[in-house]
Amino acid sequence: MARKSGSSSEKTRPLVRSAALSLFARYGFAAVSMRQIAAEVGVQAGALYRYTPDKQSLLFELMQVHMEELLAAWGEVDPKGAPLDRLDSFVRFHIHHHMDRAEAVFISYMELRNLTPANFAVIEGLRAQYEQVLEEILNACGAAAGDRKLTTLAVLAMLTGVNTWYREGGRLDRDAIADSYVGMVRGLISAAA
Amino acid sequence: MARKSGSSSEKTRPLVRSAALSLFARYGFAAVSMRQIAAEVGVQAGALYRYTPDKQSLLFELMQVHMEELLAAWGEVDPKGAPLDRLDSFVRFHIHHHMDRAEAVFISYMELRNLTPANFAVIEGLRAQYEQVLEEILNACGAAAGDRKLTTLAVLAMLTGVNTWYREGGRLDRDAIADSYVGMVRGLISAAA
DNA sequence: GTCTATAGACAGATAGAC
DNA sequence: GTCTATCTGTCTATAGAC
Repeated sequence: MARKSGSSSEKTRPLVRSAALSLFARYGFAAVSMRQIAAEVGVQAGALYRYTPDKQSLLFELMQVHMEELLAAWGEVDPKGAPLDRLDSFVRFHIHHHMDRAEAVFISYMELRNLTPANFAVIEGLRAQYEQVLEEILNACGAAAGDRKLTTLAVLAMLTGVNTWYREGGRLDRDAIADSYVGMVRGLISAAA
Repeated sequence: MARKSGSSSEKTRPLVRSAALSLFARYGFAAVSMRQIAAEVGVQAGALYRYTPDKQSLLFELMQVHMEELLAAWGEVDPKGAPLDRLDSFVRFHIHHHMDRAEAVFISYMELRNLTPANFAVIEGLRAQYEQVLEEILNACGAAAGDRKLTTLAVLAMLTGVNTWYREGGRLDRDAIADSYVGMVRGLISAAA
């Protein structure tokens, strides 16, 4: 069963994925052509169809892998202890994980409308699962008598918003940013109306 | 100076703007063709060029008008009183104003990368002005000894995030949502680290 | 597995008739 | 002010050589 280890296929496939990732993030799915992706990989456009049935599948797989990795990564980090500790851990996890995957995060928020309805439903389901993770933590925290769903969405928007301005080497380092957000989230949930 | 009041130009121009607004919001700038816009307006594609020099200008003007209206609208609503009252007013203003202009808000966040560099600079300047409005309010509030810029961005991301899920006729009405956010923002800034 | 070549559709923008 | 017609270029995806 040994596969030929030097086979070009195993080298090209990840190049296609990463070229699509960075080009879609920079210019948008609709504005990027298969020829641009091919040029970034270093092949001709026709060769891409060895690795994806079409452009849509390329987008969908990037988003699906991103969302599944996100859920799996939290599963490994979740301290499963006291609710307020879990909340702090979630905030730090979300910020660091998203900082490390800026392109995939950007695509997953910006390109939802370019998914076919069937593909959209899959991604939306994964997104709902992730929201559910935070909602359950907030329930366990017994946050003030506010609307839990609203609080969940407010916190997630606030945390994900970091990606719109964070750049490596900026004024604040990653840990200092995460610390600040831990504090803000604590204040927010203690007042959630 | 009387202009011919029934002139078709004065009817078509706003139709072009609103057709572009809703189509760009739904499918994205790059995915919408001039022919689609023309069909929505009820003219042929060539006629659009009476109202815009090109597709790029159509996008830019929508975003520019949106940002200038946003700044002007706050200028009219700003109570200019006690800092904490101004903060509450800002939160309510932002949420209601954004709820009423979902398409323009969506475009202004999603299509930044489709602006030419010169146009992008203009929109970014307007956006920075709006951030400055909130930052000054937070300074006046003397929010806890945290990083003010960080707090500003966190609050804005949280407030604008409402647009990703709010739909008219949903479970919570507009005022109830705004009330909740006023409470969450108050908690957040009292803890901002 | 990658190439060249191409099909068939559609893009933005312009010219000139009415 | 809108039309029809068209220029010129691009797109996704496929076929078949190597």
